[in-house]
Amino acid sequence: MALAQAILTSLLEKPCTGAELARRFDKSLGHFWQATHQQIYRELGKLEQDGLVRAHGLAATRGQQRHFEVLATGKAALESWCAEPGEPRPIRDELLVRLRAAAVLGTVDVRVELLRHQGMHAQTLDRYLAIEANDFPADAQKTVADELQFAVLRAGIVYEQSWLNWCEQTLSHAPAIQKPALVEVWPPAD
Amino acid sequence: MALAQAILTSLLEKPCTGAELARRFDKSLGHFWQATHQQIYRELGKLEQDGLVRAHGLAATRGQQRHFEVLATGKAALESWCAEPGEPRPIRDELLVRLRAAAVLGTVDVRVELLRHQGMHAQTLDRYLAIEANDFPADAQKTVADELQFAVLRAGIVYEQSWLNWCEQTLSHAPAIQKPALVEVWPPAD
DNA sequence: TACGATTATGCAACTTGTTGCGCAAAGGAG
DNA sequence: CTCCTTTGCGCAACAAGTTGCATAATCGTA
Repeated sequence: MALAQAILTSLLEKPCTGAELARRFDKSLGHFWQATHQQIYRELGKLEQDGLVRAHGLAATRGQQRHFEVLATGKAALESWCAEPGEPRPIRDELLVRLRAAAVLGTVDVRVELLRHQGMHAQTLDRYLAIEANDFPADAQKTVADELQFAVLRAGIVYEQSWLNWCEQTLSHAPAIQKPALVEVWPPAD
Repeated sequence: MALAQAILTSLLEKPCTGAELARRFDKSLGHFWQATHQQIYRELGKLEQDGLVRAHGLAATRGQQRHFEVLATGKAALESWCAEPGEPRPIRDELLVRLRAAAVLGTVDVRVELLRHQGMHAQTLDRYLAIEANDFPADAQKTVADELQFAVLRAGIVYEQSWLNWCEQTLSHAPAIQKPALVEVWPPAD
């Protein structure tokens, strides 16, 4: 639901084509809101229909670049959405379902997967920390806009840190979780 | 994608009807994996078609209770899925899009929304902590299964704590974020 | 010029999750 | 018994996200 607003925000910063948007999403915005190019093109189509953005090169043929720009109505819509209340997303990580299943089954070693996740979260955290060091040095003066963008980055940082923390803690607290030497005999459930 | 596995897990613990499953999801499993009753019924249908679960009272008429039970193939499928590697979910919170938009717009006060989220995360954290105090007292002996279930709960706890932390930090670091006294004149974007 | 790779755009089909509604059985109140 | 509410089950439609493929321009190169 926030894809349209993310696109509007990005287009407000700088009007561009759909492909350029997709590329920008892969970089900055994509850290916390991913979108494929198909999603973006579809959403751009809706936004255009709703009169929130305008295509500059309005070629209806394929393969032709279409340059998009936010209209005043689009900016107003973004402003009004921005002030709306919203619900925070609960955790919804497959890994937790796997742990729950492993608890019931009792025959699966989850430590390998925990180590994998630990590594992935560490890698993502490093990426975020590199961005922080690069774009938000501690001694720099920050405008209000900088402060807000930094807050978004910090959300990513604390998110990854907390997962990392949890992985370590879980690995150390649960060293006994392992597959038994012999797999149990096929259980006749029916 | 993990809904089928979550259902299998819950059914393995105790066979039951779809409605009972939905109720259980609202309690334990629902803390980290939500599902409406429609999702659950649809998924149960697929699982039955695939021969992973069996309906006890196989009444095809509406309004009739159908009691579900995991078959051996279902347990095997769950075991094999459980050992598969998976990707961690990146953050994807609308609030971050709002902050990003606010940074670009410069006319929206985000502190109210930050306070709201702070309150909601605090509330969820309290729920989790109550469960911890109730089900996982520090001095109790834990089996491997207990340890795993506790790990799942701790994931929820650190998740909420990190958001809470971030809210506080953001609110204190960015006290200057506010709507200007006068809204700027309508900008002619076209 | 012709050919192939790249870039930009888009369609179609599918999965997952959400919302709103409808229908049937069960059980209590009048 | 009849009416009404609750409970269990399910359909239909939609929104959001993913995957695979198709088509048109563009550009370098043989």
